[in-house]
Amino acid sequence: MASLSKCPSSSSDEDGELRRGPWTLEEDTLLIHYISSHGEGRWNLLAKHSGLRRTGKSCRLRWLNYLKPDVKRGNLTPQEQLLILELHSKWGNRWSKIAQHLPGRTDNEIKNYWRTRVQKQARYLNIDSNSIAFQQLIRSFWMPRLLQKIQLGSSKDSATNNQHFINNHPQVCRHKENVQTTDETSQISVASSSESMNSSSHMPQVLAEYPTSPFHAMGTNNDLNTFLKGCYYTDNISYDMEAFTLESMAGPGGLEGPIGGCHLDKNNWLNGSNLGDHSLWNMDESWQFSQEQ
DNA sequence: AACAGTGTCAACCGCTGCATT
DNA sequence: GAATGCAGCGGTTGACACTGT
Repeated sequence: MASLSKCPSSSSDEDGELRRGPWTLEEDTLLIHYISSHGEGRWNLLAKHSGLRRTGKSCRLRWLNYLKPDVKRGNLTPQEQLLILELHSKWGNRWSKIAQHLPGRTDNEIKNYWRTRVQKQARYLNIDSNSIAFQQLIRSFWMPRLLQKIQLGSSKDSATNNQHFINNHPQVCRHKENVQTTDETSQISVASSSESMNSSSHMPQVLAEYPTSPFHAMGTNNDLNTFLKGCYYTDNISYDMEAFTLESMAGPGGLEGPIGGCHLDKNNWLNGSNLGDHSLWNMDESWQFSQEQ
């Protein structure tokens, strides 16, 4: 809801100038009532006649991003995150287009998610978030991880949400379906915590769809497991996205190609700027990495 | 408890494309 | 075809919340 404590433009209340900054409860109410009786659209007209001292733009934004009844609040589900990653790889920063495929989610929200979660990882890995290398990382590591989360979630829940998602996004959920089937030839293990590190999940379709995936160059399952253990870190409640380390990928049996061209400052692999600030490594992984040096 | 650093997200800004005149 | 106004989009900012020291 709108913050009532802050009112940066209160001085303009008296002089009739346009208000800016956070919306008040009164403004929200006014906007909702106006739209409920006049409908959406014609925002400049709305701004003039509603009594709000806001621009039409501001009214539109407030309605679409916050007040509209079907706007979903709360964290993005793994399904939604997966879809965002999938669609962004297709369309790039076409946030509104992506948002059209996530009912209840706004372009602003998706954009914020991308910038705060995804780009953060790209920055940490010193990769351009729009680069092919980073897209490859997303497809090879992050998306399988989300698929696993979806799988785990569906086994816990009644799976109604997942079924809804599958019905609406069959192209993405081809991955999920295959995750749930066994394919011995392309089994991989993806783990996020020390506990789940030992559990297997399968996503052959992901591999099939992404023939350039580094998994294809990985060889045996044992290699994969070792590799993946080095790439995942202890799950963090705050971030659904995965962190992966280029060093571990570029190590023995690791990534070749464009990703290998990216690098972190190896001299800083254990200093605060790379580790403490981001908490991407747990002790075991740090140790493992140190052994590889 | 206080402070600093970091993350999140609502809101603003500038630009573009489209419709209308 | 040019001018104008509007809606919408994507990038950016800033305030607040949260976390660590």
